[in-house]
Amino acid sequence: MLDISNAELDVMQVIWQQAPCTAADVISRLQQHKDWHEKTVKTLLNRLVSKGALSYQKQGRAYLYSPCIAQQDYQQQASGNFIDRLFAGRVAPLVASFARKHDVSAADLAELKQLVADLEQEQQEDN
Amino acid sequence: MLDISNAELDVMQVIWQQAPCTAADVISRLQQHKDWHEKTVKTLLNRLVSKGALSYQKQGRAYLYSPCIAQQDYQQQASGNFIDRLFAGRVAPLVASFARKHDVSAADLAELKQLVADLEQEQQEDN
DNA sequence: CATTAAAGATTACACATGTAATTCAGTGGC
DNA sequence: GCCACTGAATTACATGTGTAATCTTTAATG
Repeated sequence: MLDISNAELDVMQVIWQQAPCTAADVISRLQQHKDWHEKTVKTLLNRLVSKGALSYQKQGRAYLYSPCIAQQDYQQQASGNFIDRLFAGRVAPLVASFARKHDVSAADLAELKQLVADLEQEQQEDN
Repeated sequence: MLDISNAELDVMQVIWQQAPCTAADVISRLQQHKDWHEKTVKTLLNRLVSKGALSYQKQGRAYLYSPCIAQQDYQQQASGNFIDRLFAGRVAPLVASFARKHDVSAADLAELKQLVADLEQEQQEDN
């Protein structure tokens, strides 16, 4: 199972945001919020390629990187693992725990409500 | 911020389940689901004490370990971090992502629905 | 065409983590 | 009182991770 570290995840995020892109591209977009040396980002790009999280295509002197895994797929995998480990596979306690400490925005709440409704619908159909 | 690794978390789980308890206790309860050497568990206990996740009290020759952080508190912290990193701090997309791949049990769904209702209630009171 | 600058590849190094083995110290049994 | 056993403390060692620096190659420039 693809395991992406924290620092690596920051790199993946900008690539997911817009791909394909060059290393220079990633570096400049990352510098908006992180304070990383150019070499650091290159190392992370290399590691992500080794891990099979990124692929690239030569474009002249530089490389064009693309994700090998979709953001949604990774989010799904990671959420599953997280919820299994910390909440015995149940999602409701996670939401409860999160809400106890953090504010849930109105938009978030509305979306959640809709989701619950949809899931109920599905469940009825299954019967 | 208290950072507990995966292996360490398994140890914390059994201690949260029932504390205080001795190392022998933890070892035997862990052997139900993990295949770890006794020495491994002791190492993890030591690291958790160093990190300030566990404290102990001498009881004769052995130690009685207790958590320094409540399971709920840790869950809250970890959930917050996770959701911030993977879902930009929004909980609904996490639930959506999770539900797309895993089954949400009826109980879980009901709990979720209740939660949403409660949160809506709170939000109205805030106005 | 020789030189420099820039891209990627390789190497570095300290700390974390998984997984133990070895050492030390105290307690109970003979 | 000495020895063995058991629990804790220390040490071990490979791999992962954060954070770069150095080396190598190649393309552009004078």
